[in-house]
Amino acid sequence: MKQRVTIDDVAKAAGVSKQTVSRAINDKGEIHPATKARILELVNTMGYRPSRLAQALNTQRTFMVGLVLQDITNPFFPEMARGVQDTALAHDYSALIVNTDEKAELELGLLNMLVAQGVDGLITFTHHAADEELTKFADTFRPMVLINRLYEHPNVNLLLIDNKKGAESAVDYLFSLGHRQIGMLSNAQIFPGQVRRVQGYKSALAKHGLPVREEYIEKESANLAGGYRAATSLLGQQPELTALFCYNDLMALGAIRACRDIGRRVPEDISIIGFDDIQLATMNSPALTSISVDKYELGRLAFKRLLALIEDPHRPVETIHMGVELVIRESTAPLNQT
Amino acid sequence: MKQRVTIDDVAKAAGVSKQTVSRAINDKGEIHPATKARILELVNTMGYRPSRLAQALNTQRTFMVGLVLQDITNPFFPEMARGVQDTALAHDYSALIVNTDEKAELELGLLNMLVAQGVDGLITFTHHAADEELTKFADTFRPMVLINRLYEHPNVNLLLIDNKKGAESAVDYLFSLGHRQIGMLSNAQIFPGQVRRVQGYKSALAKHGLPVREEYIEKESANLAGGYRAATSLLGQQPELTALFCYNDLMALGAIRACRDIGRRVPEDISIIGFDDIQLATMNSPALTSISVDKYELGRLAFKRLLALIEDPHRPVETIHMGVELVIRESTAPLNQT
DNA sequence: TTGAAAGCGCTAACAA
DNA sequence: TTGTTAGCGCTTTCAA
Repeated sequence: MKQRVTIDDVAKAAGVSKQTVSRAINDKGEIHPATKARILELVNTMGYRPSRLAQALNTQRTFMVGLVLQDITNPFFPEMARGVQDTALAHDYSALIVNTDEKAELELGLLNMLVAQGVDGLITFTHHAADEELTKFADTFRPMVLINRLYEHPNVNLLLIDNKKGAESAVDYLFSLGHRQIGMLSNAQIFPGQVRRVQGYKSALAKHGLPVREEYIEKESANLAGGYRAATSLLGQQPELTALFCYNDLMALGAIRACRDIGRRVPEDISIIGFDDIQLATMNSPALTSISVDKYELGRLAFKRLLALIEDPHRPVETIHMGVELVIRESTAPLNQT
Repeated sequence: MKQRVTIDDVAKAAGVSKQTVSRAINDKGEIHPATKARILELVNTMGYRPSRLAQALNTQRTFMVGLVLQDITNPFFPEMARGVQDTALAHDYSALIVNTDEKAELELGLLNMLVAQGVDGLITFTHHAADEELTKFADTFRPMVLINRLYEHPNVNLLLIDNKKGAESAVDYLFSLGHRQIGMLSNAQIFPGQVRRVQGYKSALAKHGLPVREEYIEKESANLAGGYRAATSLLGQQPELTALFCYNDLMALGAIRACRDIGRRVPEDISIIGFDDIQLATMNSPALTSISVDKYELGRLAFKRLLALIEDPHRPVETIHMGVELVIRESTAPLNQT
């Protein structure tokens, strides 16, 4: 069985005090170069690794950040998580990833668990906890980056995806293709008024002088199966629709499959557009037209921002916006005039 | 700014020693029910949460396990990670997920980082570190569950997917459909002799009296783009192939897309079969025939096994096998006799 | 340039 | 049933 080698072991072996060893490994304080070299040598041969636990207990820094995600199963999140992780690792941090499974009850518990675990900061991408609960939490925990959620708190840094703009450009594009009956598959898990992708959809319709009809919006879980169900049901009730804007790519992919099963060709009979631009959308047949979000960059930015906040607790929070971009592929086509 | 409430604060407030508080929160040792109730009450109102850090330093238990994955971007891994996490959470553990990006150099470093972080155990699903390095590591760190890799060490518990059997049943099925020219898209990142999915492919061919031809095996990265490239290249050189068995679903999906782009219809002109049965494979057009692995269960089992090892350090390691199952969908069809 | 003492927040062992 | 004393492995004083 392994017996951890501690700083004392190294100190004894080097014939110095553990304080000196500490100085050597942390590059801190005055220390004779020769002594330092000798100690570093020993550290290597003995395979000594300082216990982060013990360090953390002193410094109150664990070099861990928490990453709270709503659904690690949606490829959007792993891509973003890599952005966080890679950046974190490059700064000698590690990330504790947890999944809320879109359950509000879990969210606060998980947050508190991460705090108990001693994380130095938190990145969250969820929208289930109520604002008041979040506030109660944020009041006692400072460095926190909230992604893709409108919320205000002096301790919470915002990182917002341009959802509304993205939704608008999706609808604009469909409109330019000649589509006039445009439906939307939305996310049932979010409080309706808060979905900026729906707001963008509505405002774009209005801008083009098209009526905004609630019966054109179908709400479901924002995943493959949800998209499948939503499309089946919506197209069953509103067969006149010639285009569908979907809350995310997973829903769009599910919708495309549903169309195939009910005999509607994509894009000949109906155009479908997603949001997120996950990798898989590229390889689908037809390849998915989508609103692209740079997920890796999103993760990178979130960590960078969090790190700044951790390193300087007095730095004020700010709101960062992340642009999006329409990527045209095969699932959209000009309106078929027949 | 928040000032952590410590056990001393609670003890003072309750007018007892911190030891008593410790007893109350940990349900350990004799304690008067009334005292306990009073303390617990205080714990609640004061919002006290024991520092896992401090606890860990004493007990040498962090209640964290490390989960080392090769590519969090492949949907296989998030699904499995959820199995690990959910189970871990249910046992009051949390999981530190890290991604090796299939880089051998990173793997050992990450492993050591997790150890420094104080994880109680390790679950790894990678195959890049050399056996000797792994051994050197395993010699000093005990509770470890290795998934899907053949390796022997008294400290390492194995959890093996029935790759060979799965590959065989894939080829058997293609054979039963009448296919005789069956190619394979394999994983270039693994040392060739070690790929049991290839071994199964070969042995099944041999069983049916078909020749095993190395030029029918194309090696590439085991992802969408790799599958796309591999299929394009293989079918370009060996146009007589009527079926493709792929290392995983991602490659299969890429291959299907490649077929579409070179004008080969799936499954009319060519049958394609994957491995893993990721969710997305269901919604693809055509839906993918695949060898199904219960990923969530795999994660659950891995954690359960690790926990047993953590709780009883003297428990001997064992090798667990995980079955697979052929799931027939739309990407395979009887050989087209023309 | 180095070392000794104290303490981070908690639990284990023993004593009362 | 409760409190006291140590100590986990490190860093932070402060003194030498």
